[in-house]
Amino acid sequence: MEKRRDIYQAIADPTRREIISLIARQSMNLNAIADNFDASRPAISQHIKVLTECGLVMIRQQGRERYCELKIDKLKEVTTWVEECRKYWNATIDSMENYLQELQSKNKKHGKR
Amino acid sequence: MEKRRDIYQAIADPTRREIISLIARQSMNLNAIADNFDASRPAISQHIKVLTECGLVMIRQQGRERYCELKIDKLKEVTTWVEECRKYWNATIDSMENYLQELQSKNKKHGKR
DNA sequence: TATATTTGTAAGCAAATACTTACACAATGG
DNA sequence: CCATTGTGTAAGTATTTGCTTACAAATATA
Repeated sequence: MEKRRDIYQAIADPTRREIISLIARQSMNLNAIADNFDASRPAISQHIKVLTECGLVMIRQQGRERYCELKIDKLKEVTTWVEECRKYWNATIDSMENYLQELQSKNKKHGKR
Repeated sequence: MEKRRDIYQAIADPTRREIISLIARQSMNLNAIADNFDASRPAISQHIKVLTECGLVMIRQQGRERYCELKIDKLKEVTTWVEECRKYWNATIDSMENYLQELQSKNKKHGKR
């Protein structure tokens, strides 16, 4: 569980998505979260670590408990990317025009390697 | 490169996100896509396979070329999930109320394992 | 103070991922 | 028909991932 730490990789795991859904409703401490899953407590702890490291979750220590708060705005990064794609997509006015562009590109060469 | 095939795992890889961005602008055949990356042609082919298998890309055969078309609506699944999370989040009226709910939950027990 | 609770983290491991090179094969074009 | 082009796929490999068990440490409580 090393290296890459971005939001996309964070939400790729179904367990982590469930954790996000859970703490979206209400901040919870680690054991309370782990109670909702079959995986061991350390496994959940590691998932929380991933979420924390990419800024999706913030820990608020309270005595010996650590409450996990979802930083919902971090998810905006994802929707922004999707909207960006959709914007480009819409720029190709309709599929017929799109088709014509392809015919044009067929006449171009691409040499690689 | 096996097993899990969902949209979240598909967009977790940065190269695949770039591919999606590319073909959002215009459908391209595989070699044209591969020209945009340092990775080998088979590597890109495998990425395309992942994208196809989760419904993000549709292949349109044209002679010996295979045009990759982005199925943009498939990305809606992601934004829907994010919006769902945000909805729950908004349900917790403000952070003070959220804080009080946590204090309550502290008094509940959870026993696991 | 002794004990229980809440959590982090290391070590070990099986599976998944992402690449590469090599080879196969169908469609095109001379 | 033969060489070229566009692409799929297998085999091999180094990393990354996700999980488990075991142990450490800090806070709370009887």
